Amino acid sequence: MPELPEVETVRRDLKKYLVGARFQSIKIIDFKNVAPGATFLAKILQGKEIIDLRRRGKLLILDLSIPDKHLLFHLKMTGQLIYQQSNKLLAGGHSLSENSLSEAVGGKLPNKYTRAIFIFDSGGTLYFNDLRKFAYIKLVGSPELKQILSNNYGPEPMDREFSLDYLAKIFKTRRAPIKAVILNQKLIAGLGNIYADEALFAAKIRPERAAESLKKGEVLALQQSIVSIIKRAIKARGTTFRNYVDAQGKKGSFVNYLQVYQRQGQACPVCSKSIIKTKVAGRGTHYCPHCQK
DNA sequence: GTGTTTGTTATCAA
DNA sequence: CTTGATAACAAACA
Repeated sequence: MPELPEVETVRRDLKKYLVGARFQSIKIIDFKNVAPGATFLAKILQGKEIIDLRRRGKLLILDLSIPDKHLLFHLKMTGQLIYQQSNKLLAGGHSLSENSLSEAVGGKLPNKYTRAIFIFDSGGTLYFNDLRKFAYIKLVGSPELKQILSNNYGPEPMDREFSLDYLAKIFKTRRAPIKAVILNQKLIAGLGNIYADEALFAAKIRPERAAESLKKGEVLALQQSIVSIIKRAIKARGTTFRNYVDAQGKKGSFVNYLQVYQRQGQACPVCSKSIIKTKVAGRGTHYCPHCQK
């Protein structure tokens, strides 16, 4: 599941290949979540240049050489953005073998889940794959982008704003489970199910606890846990549990560091008691009943 | 056929 | 207005 660390990994990868690239042709295949429509989008992008790639929460933002226009990509649950040079050589001079790509994405590109293909004047190709068809592509103007960002996204875990005081403030008045609160993108941008469970484990807090019930020390522990887990996950290039791959079609390695997510029935890495799985905020939720209070 | 997977939004209730 | 709970969406898999 692409959460903040996964989208950030893809952004950093694509930035190396796509800044300065010019759209040559765009093919939209079996993809309904395209605004303002496949034909119009293809027409408007042709010949335009990518100026920069940004990220907000789990949203990837491409700034274009069209004044005040931006192309948004949301991967939702199973979206992948995979870039290939035509000569199969990556920027660093390392070749991406057919084997490593096959292993990561289950075959050559495009595949049956390829929903859109962007071909650049450099000869590079960007494949947008999405098994579940939840992902979207949206072309927006600057005012609309500004509104989307301010209405739907709270502080990023790496922001100065993401402080003990801020968390204490948003937790104090909320009776919802702490897990639901930290998953709310309007309050904290970028956490999803995996990192929410991992952060609560690191902070020794049970996911179903009412947010308002957290003590000051627990709020601090959670703030620090979120920041450190997000940083470590970015270093590991994200978590590939099922579907996620980076822009080279390769897996992220943070799956090796997961302490509780999808480890129900296994021993807690701290106390060796069994990890349990429940449902909180409508989501599969994993925790150690001994370590987390 | 059933339940499960999750990011986001719609809908409804309070 | 806010908050919170729940379903819905999509496709695949065990």
